[in-house]
Amino acid sequence: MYQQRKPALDARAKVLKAMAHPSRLFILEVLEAGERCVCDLTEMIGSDVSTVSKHLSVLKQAGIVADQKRGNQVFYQLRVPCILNFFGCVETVLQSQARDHAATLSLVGR
Amino acid sequence: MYQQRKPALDARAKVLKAMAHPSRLFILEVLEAGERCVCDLTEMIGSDVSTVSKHLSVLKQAGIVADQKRGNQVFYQLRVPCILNFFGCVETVLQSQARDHAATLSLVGR
DNA sequence: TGTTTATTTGGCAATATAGCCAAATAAACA
DNA sequence: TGTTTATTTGGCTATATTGCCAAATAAACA
Repeated sequence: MYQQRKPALDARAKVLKAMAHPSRLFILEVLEAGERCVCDLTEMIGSDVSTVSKHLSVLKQAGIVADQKRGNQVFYQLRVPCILNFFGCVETVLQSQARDHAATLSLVGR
Repeated sequence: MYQQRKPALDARAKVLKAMAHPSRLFILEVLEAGERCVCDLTEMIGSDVSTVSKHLSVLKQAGIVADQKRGNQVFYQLRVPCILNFFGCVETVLQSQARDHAATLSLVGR
């Protein structure tokens, strides 16, 4: 049952895990508008360059972005643009949580 | 730039993180067909009950599943069914990786 | 009530992740 | 060539995650 699905689920989990970090989600949002060099992304995020570089390497390893060296710098681009439509559903989860939270608060308030 | 998006991205990352494990993805697939007790899921997965219970608690915490106690047992159900459509895009990523891998192999084979 | 069954929780060890600094690499340019 | 700029890698510490076992909790049932 599970053992049979395991390889496919491992692969999916790997992609989700690569996305599951706020800086990496931010990178994906920025790249949606077009490619960017590491220096741009670093400035936007405000972490150390080495940290941003490692985030990019995680996304690259997962096959979500591709890189291209031009001259001095390295440009990253989205390889899988649909990755961002993707969030309609995530937002549904978040909204239902917000709803529940509000309901809880109103109960507590009685 | 990033700081402004951070709260929303943190929330999204939390949901993705909760999903990013093969056993938890399996649970979501099973629950898509209907609610299940912890005992069923435990048998299907083949880990310790306590491990499965903790996976369920991660999914619950993220708002993806809900639980309901009936008599002796606890039934879990999907709260956000769209969570599984969600994977069309993930599969795209995985297929493009497979393609690249094949291309690499064919280059190596020359 | 005492026992069995289902589930959760605490605690622990192994492993993975995040983020920083410093050092290595590589291209551009004086 | 020597220097500056951009990026990656190694190394480290702090923190989080995973999965097991044992113990706690709770419902069912004899």
